[in-house]
Amino acid sequence: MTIKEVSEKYGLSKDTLRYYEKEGLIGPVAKGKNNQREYQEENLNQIEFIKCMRSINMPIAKLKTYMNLYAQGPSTLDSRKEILENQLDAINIQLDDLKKAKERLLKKIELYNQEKSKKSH
Amino acid sequence: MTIKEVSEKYGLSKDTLRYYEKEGLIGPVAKGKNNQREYQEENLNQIEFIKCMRSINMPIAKLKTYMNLYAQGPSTLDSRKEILENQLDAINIQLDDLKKAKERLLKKIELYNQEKSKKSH
DNA sequence: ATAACACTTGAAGTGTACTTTAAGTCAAGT
DNA sequence: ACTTGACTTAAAGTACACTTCAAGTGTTAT
Repeated sequence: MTIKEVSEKYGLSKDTLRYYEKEGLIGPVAKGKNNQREYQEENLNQIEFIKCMRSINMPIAKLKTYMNLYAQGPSTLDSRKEILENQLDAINIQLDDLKKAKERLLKKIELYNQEKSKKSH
Repeated sequence: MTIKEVSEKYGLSKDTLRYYEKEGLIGPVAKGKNNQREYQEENLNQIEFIKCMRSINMPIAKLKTYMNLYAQGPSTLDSRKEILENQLDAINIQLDDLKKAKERLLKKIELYNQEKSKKSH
């Protein structure tokens, strides 16, 4: 797959894909005849994982650490698991914040609706 | 309440409090004899709301818009409600992303555990 | 009274995550 | 032959949300 195809498939700009590779989040991606990137299955899996983790604001630096460990093979299983578990904690905190904020907004919107119905009567 | 007390109460640095005020997210806060800030009840309510919204990454610019409308009085009720409703949509998207990521991490961690138990047998 | 400390201001600096630019290579279309 | 378009690189630029700095004023403790 070319960078353009990957870009379109995952909704990441070509620049972002090259940036992720340079930072070591993916790749290195194999280059074809014209020195152009040819993304392989494994690259795509990594990209999907990264996209998912970035959607919840896992920092680039942590993903980088994780991917470096991954590249180092099975001896790093424990460290990798630890990173994932930490990330899970972060997710639970975020879920909590979101639920609190949602509650608050729903109440506030309810109040606005009451204000309005008052006016119209 | 002094800026120091507010800072400690809400876990926001004094600089951040002044920054929020400068950006128009709160205040203007009344100044006492020594040109020092004296936070009032309303300021505290605003700070709490802002803290909650910032915890879920509502952008400063949107909060600013919202707070400006608020300061303009009841004629802006509809616009304010719209902002809150948009923010609610954003929250639901984030909740979705988080749940997906959580699922994925739980599965991945499970796999790591399986790898480990394989090794130990 | 003279440090030590808390505050004030505006402006410059920082970290994160991209994004854009500049300068170049390569292949296809007219 | 030549332009158009997609790609390559490294480096500089941008946006956001603070954070730190520099320079100054005022209050409190010894």
